Amino acid sequence: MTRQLALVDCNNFYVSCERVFRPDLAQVPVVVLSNNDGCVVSRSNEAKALGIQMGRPWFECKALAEQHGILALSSNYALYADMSNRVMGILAAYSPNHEVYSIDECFVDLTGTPQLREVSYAMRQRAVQWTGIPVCVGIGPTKTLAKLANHVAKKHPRSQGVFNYNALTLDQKAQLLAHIPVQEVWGVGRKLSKRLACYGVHTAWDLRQAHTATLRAQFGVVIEKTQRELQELACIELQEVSSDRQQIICSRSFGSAVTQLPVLLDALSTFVANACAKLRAQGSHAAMIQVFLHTNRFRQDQAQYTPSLAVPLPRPTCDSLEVSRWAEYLCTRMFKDGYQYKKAGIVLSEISPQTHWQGDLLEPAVTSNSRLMVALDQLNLRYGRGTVKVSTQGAYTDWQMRQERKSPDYTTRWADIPVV
DNA sequence: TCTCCGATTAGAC
DNA sequence: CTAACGGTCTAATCGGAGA
Repeated sequence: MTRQLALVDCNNFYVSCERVFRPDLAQVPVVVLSNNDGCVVSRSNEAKALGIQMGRPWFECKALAEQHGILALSSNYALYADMSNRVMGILAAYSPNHEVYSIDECFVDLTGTPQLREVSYAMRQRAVQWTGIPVCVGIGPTKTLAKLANHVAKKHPRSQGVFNYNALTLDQKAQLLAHIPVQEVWGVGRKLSKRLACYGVHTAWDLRQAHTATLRAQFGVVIEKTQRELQELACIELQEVSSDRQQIICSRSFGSAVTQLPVLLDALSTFVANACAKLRAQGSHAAMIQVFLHTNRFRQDQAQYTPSLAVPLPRPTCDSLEVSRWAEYLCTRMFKDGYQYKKAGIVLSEISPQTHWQGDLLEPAVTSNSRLMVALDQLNLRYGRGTVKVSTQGAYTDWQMRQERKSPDYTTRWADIPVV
């Protein structure tokens, strides 16, 4: 029996989240910007139609935006994460075998579901009715083909938001694949599609039919898997339990350039607090910490300095205060006067479960003060992030990101609940 | 020549 | 008024160092 694997993908997700609480924006061209109000990361259909490009720096779109009355919003991740959880909860009910693939996508294995068509439409209907978020459903025998089917469902209004690749005849499949540029295939990005074009591979069909050994030799194992997936041989399994992070990064571009060391240290203490909270949330500790600084790479008129320094820790830790001291030390060592710093961050790596650690033959065992961190996490969970701070954490405002048009946290802050 | 490891590349979203 | 270009994560591959 062929597998009926559905990929459910939310339409213009961030914009859709904003519109749930702003029905007046339903027909308005809207975009959502990345952190620091930098680039366009989500567009309504109206904004797409006006030619606003995904990933474009917002200042480059401003003229067009003013001309057409396009509304730009800062991103509100608390809202998007909460709305995502609601949608995922609904989808999970349709199959015990599902994978939350990203904030707005979920694979749902519907193999063996009677009346697949009706169920798919019902799933769509329920998502939009219960959360206000419209979704599309693509079904195929492999993840790659389910993705492709979803692309078709989104693009062709006739599909009514559901498209099943498995229901096609061989001829129809060939026709369909031949009309899809190879760039649209999951796993084929800008660079690969350019190189593939040199070999005459332009469409999904070309990739499916390409000579496998040559493909493997020239482009590697990743694309061979993609080819086999297009040939309906599953190579990418459903990953139902999400595994622990192997690396945790927290970094930000600053709202304006920073020149003073104490301001950098303040930013880094904030990043450490976030990264370590994440680390503890997954029950891990890290044995390596790295700090990096960046001047503004787009300002070629300014002196550039991009230092980065890492230390292996004597023993793994998830203690914010301990990590903070290391971050401070590394930053202080790298800091040089006279540069305009635009970004900084920390990387925690060599991550392992807290239950598992290598003792030191020559040092006595040390028990870290985990009760303090447990208390800190509980207080921040209950009373909000940053209730208990690490070091100066956020005392300086110079570095904090621009967020000129952020919507309220409608679903995650009592004070932000709209009064009707 | 083989193995290991850090750095780089490419991709997703 | 002006300047303004995101953040996290993974897997594969490359290339140098050392055994």
